Amino acid sequence: MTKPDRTTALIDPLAGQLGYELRRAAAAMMTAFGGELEPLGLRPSEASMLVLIGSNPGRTQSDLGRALRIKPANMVPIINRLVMSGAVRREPGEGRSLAIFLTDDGKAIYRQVRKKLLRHERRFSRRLSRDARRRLIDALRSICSEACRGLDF
Amino acid sequence: MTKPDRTTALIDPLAGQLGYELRRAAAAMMTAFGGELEPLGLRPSEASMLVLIGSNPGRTQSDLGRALRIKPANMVPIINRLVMSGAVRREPGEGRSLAIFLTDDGKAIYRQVRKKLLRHERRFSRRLSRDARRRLIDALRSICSEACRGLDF
DNA sequence: TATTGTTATACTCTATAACTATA
DNA sequence: TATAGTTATAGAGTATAACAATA
Repeated sequence: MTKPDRTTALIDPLAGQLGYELRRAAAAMMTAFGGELEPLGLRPSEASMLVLIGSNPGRTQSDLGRALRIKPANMVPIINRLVMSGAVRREPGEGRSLAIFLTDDGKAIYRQVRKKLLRHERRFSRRLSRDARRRLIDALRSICSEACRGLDF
Repeated sequence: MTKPDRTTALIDPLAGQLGYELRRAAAAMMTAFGGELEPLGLRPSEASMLVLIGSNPGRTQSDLGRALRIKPANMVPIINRLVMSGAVRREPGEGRSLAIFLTDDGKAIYRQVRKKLLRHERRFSRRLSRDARRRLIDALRSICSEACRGLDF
């Protein structure tokens, strides 16, 4: 039996690592966003989709899914829940495709979500200068496109 | 029946949003990291824990969990799997606590994971200048600490 | 009693495979 | 046959509640 050290601070070899810090920051923002959405009864994925639909009424489910990199199989429950909540309606389109629209209720929720999103973004951008924010977004995009090199998306 | 528009590019109202771009970049890096770990039979959470243990041998399970913000209930299966794979062993410590160590096999895997982590970080930092990387990490930390304001961690 | 660990369970997002329906 | 949508299912991370064991 060895006595475990419980006084010395732990060494965190992950601190300062890009992937690690990125993951933690993203998780933190996501958790906060989820909390803000709770009163609306929406999950982050549903709220994102609602906003996308509001900006692109009448587009097909598969187009919407592609835009947010959500697989068709995972689009189904997202749209289903939005339909069941009365925010969205499906209309038959060409072929098997379904055109997605916001209902009047959905438009009201859409405006609420946009407002929450704005506040959320502002809260987390507050400490960043305009320039710093710009650079941060650029860096994030470059990371994203690096990951996508050689992949299908 | 309304004909869905399938020619015009979609408007992405989430593009340029901090939370959205952050989430995508983090998911991209995480997916890439998961792929690199596959040959080792480790999940990202297990690999992270292995690296933490290697840098802090003999610390308790709860200390390790706190360091990576992993809840005690979620630590159990992570350590279990590392033990079952032969990389880690538990030793009884003070009270109910368990001191965690790498086995000799675990030390070999640890070195492999560190190497993979280094390559991974380098790959995604390549396009960033030393300064840009520093600023990025700082921004990520400021986002993290903003989220943690008013919370327990 | 306070801390540590464990079990069970549920939620959210993601992924694949196999299927149906339509042009 | 190619595209769109659906179903079922599994994996990964995270969360809570309830419980056991130890000092």
